[in-house]
Amino acid sequence: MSWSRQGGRSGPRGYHHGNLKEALIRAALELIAQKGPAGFTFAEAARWAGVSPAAPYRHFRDRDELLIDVARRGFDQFEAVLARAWDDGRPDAFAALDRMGKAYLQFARSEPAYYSAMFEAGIPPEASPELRDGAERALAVLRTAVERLIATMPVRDRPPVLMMTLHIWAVSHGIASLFGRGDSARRSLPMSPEDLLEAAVLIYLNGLGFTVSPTAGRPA
Amino acid sequence: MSWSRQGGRSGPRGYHHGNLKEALIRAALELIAQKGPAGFTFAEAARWAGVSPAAPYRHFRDRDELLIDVARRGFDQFEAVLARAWDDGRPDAFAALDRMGKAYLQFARSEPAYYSAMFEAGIPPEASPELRDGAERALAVLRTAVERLIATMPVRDRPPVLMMTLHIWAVSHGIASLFGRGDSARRSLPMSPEDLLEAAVLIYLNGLGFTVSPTAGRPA
DNA sequence: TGTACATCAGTGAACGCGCGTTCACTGATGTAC
DNA sequence: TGTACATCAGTGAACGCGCGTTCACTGATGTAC
Repeated sequence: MSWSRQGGRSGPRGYHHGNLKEALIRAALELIAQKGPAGFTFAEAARWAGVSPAAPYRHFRDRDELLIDVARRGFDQFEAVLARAWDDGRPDAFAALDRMGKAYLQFARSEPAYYSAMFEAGIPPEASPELRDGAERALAVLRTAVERLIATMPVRDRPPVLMMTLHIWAVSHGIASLFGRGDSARRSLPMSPEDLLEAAVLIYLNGLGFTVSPTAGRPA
Repeated sequence: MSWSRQGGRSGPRGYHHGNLKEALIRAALELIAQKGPAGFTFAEAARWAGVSPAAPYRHFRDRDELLIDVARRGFDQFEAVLARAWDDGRPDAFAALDRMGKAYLQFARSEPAYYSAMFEAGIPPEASPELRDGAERALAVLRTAVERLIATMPVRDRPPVLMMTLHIWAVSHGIASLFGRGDSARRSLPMSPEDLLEAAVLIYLNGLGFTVSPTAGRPA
């Protein structure tokens, strides 16, 4: 299938595409998913969108600018997905954090192209302010959750928020990268990535002195 | 600088390179370190080695075969580095595991090209039996360490070896990927990747019920 | 020790290909009056 | 409501480039006798 001339219902069909910018983004996502962030070219994205190779230059300065835009959109969606899973900590912070972990892995699996662009394409966060902001906002969702968890502890036992945030992020990213997607998922594991992450976080929280309520799920 | 015709002391200098295979590997490492696994081409590796573009075909069927060989060598070195850090668990398993964590991060940092080829180039482990074996052997070093740690626990409290191995691997890889190298290391962190990893592992071990001896270092 | 010869590891020219990028252009759209 | 015109968003042809790969070749090396 091709995304050409699909600028919404009854979009214009003639000389003008009508929604080329979006179509190029979609093409890039498809190509990145197939061949990785490096295996996508401006020319091929144009072909996918059913447009001449010069057309993309009306919307992006170059290939990099398109990639950065993909990564930025990825962080936006990532933030939304995490925030939805967190659901303001309902019914309790432990259950909500657990849900967020699953959402993290699910995002990496179902949106490999976004995930690649965000974390594996080698785009520095300084590439654009919007990109940096997007990444910050996504991380902030996790940090908020961690703050809420920490708030349940006696003051003198509380770990540093940022350290704990980075720990949870790192183990989530590690599991997603190593076991969560495509080929790597083929590794024979004793448990699903979701269970692996859940167990890791429970053990980690236990190690910090949290008493995890039973609604947070059971470690495998 | 160029690696051409450096086949050891007083290598042959004329028509034959003498050590082209090694020179191509070195060129690939240099190029991968500079531009990522995708930004390395057969032709450029040949140029680096001071040789015609057709020459590499005497040693590798194609670009992929070279990349796979780089990844395989990477796992071999990785195994050696981890095993050396582990040092058969001396003076005790906790201190040795801690050392291994630092060695893990150090490897990712000092050998970014190997690390990329091993984990980020998208080479499936089935690409070659040697590659698969190399990866297995590297992981086995970590598993052995974990087994030794677990053996210090009362039988009824012991966690599954493989689960614990994968947890430690995942958090190490997560920290290395997100914070350990090049650009990503620029993120402003409250602590070094080494300290971050050490703290994570200590908290995790604590969560499993380990009583960590003071020689294993202090969490930050 | 010398010679003939097989094998090995390179050369260098050539090819087709797809990419990135530019250019003058043109069809479509929207707006002022 | 109609018309003139500016602007926008495409076209398509062209370019130079580097890559991957093949090919007949040749210089260097090693070995049998």
